[in-house]
Amino acid sequence: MAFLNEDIKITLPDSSILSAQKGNSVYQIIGNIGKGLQKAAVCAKVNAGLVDLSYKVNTDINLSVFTFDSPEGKNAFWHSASHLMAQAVKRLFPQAKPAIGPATDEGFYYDFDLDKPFTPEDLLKIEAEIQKIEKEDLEIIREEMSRDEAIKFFESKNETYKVEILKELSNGPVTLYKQGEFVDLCRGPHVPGTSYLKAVKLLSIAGAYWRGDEKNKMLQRIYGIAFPDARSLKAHLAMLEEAKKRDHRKLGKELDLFSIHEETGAGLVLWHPKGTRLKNIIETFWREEHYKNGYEMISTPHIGKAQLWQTSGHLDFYNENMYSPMDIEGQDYYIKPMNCPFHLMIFKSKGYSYRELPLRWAELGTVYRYERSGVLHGLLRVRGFTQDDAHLICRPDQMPEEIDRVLAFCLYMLRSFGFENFKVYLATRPEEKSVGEESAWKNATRALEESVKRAGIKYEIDEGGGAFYGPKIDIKIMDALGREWQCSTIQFDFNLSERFELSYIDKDGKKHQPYMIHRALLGSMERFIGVLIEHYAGKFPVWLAPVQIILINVGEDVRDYTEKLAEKLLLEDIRVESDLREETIGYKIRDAISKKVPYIGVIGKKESELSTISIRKRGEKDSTAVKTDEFLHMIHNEIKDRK
RNA sequence: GCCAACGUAGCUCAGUAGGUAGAGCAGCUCACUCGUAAUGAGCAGGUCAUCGGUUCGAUUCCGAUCGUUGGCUCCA
Repeated sequence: MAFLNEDIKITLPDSSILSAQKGNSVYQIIGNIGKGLQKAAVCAKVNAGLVDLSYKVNTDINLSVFTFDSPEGKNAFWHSASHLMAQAVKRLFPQAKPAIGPATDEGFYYDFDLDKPFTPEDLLKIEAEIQKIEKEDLEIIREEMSRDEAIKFFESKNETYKVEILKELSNGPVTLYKQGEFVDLCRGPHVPGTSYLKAVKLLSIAGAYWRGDEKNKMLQRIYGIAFPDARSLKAHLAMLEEAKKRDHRKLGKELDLFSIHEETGAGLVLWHPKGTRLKNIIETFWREEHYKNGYEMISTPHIGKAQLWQTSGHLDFYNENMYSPMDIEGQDYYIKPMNCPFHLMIFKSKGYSYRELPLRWAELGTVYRYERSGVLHGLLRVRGFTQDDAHLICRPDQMPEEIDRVLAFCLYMLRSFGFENFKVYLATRPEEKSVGEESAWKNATRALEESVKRAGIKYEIDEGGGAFYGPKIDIKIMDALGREWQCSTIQFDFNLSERFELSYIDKDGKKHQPYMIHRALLGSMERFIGVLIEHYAGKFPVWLAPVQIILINVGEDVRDYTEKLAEKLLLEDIRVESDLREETIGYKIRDAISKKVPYIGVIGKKESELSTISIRKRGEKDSTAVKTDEFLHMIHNEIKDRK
């Protein structure tokens, strides 16, 4: 087709080309692609920039359209929902000063400065007002003005937070978005009108410091979620309800794994027999794998003299996380927040040749750290925890290989426990409180980054997120609600080696300083098990299940036989329990199902005569009779394959 | 630590406009002896988180403390 003079070329993502009239809006152009897409479109990308659907096109462009189903679409949609909520809040609480209100990965929030706190009832009122504004079908209009004009505008409305943000921008044009009487400073893009936001739900109220700094005023934040239709919202809320059922705190109680008591202390975990089983299984696996990977185990005390922590720098740099010292015969001792100083003392207890490096020393070391009361969270954030710690001490030339090895080992461990989705971060030098030469930080950070690249895994940079003693690679895994928890960490350290004056004798017969890496693969047993419970929703694979099979007898006749069978399985290293109570089969089955054991074995007359077990697999309704020896063979294989 | 909400039996939750509390499940006892998600009946269980204040009287109202939850800040 010949292009008219006034026509422009629109190139779509699949390289197909569409012609459009100069000055058409993106919305109009999408109409030529398809009416369905036009209806579903939320925002678009013109060349490299995100734009509103109202954007007028005057030259040839590349165009991508985003619906709610894309991350870009969700972002624009939720951001628009946050504006809508702010408008509703302003209508109901004119004295509320809006601060910021972005979209997040799972919804949106808006922060307000308001003297009187929002109540749950207020949320309902705000939701009602949101619905009203949605029905008003206000057009959302983008406007440009100079920064100074915008400052004047927001000053006139006494919106001081907006003014503060504007004053930090360089003096150029800024964009405002207007819907009815409500105007917000915003880069956009947004949906075309309030009627797009059909299903908005406000979820919670929380305090949040202005600009995330605890020195600033605490504002009131309202979290919400929004969808294009009520059905999706309903499905999302149902999903949140489901996620609650996986909560490790709930399952920990139900499965009798652990408890935390006000009387014993917040953030201090008591492991019950079944929880301890689980922990021991993990620890045994962990030890075996460490020996296979060239590690040695060491063991160190829970407390150490002040001098040690002075030398290590913890008293200077980590003090706020350490508990007060205890006096022992006039000397201060501290309970350990980390294991490293002890490990280094073992290194220092004799001389090492370059031939003996690298050293890989591991310890399941229990540490205690002061965590502020507000941050404690079940097993995921506690005050006393056992790290699966290790320190690698090596020659500089061995460092790249050591990082590669430990990274591969780490991924192997996580995958062994069924984790495939994790996020990898490269954390760089913190702005405040850190030690070491800038060049050393640079080199170490590069070494870590290169290793991650060699491993071919995706990662993000966590700017300033490093430890005070060096940069690190952090691997985070998700809980049931999608919150990320840091488990694995591989940390470079050029501080301790120097502070403890570590050395080895190199080929040249002279002393040299070794390099050192701290690493934890699972992170801590507490956090790891917490996430593991949520990951499996309490349905642990056979190799991890604290109880692998519950035997249920049918009637008194086979009681003794069932007991003997349980003994046999026990001697075959099967974690077996038998339920010999004088209850109905239905009752005992139901009870066993609620314990989420992988296998339920029913033993009646038939089974006792044929040496079989009627096996009911977790999640299945039917059972199959299996010869006892066959069952043993099968379950042993499953355990071996870590299924 | 900060903001908000909450704390009633082992668990899940009712309840009391201020007059010391109830249900289901779990537990115990008895009967039933049973084939794959709850057999029936009975009994027992609580200083209503703790400590103060107001009141003739507080589990209920107020305050403090401890703890929990959702966030913020901080972190394995």
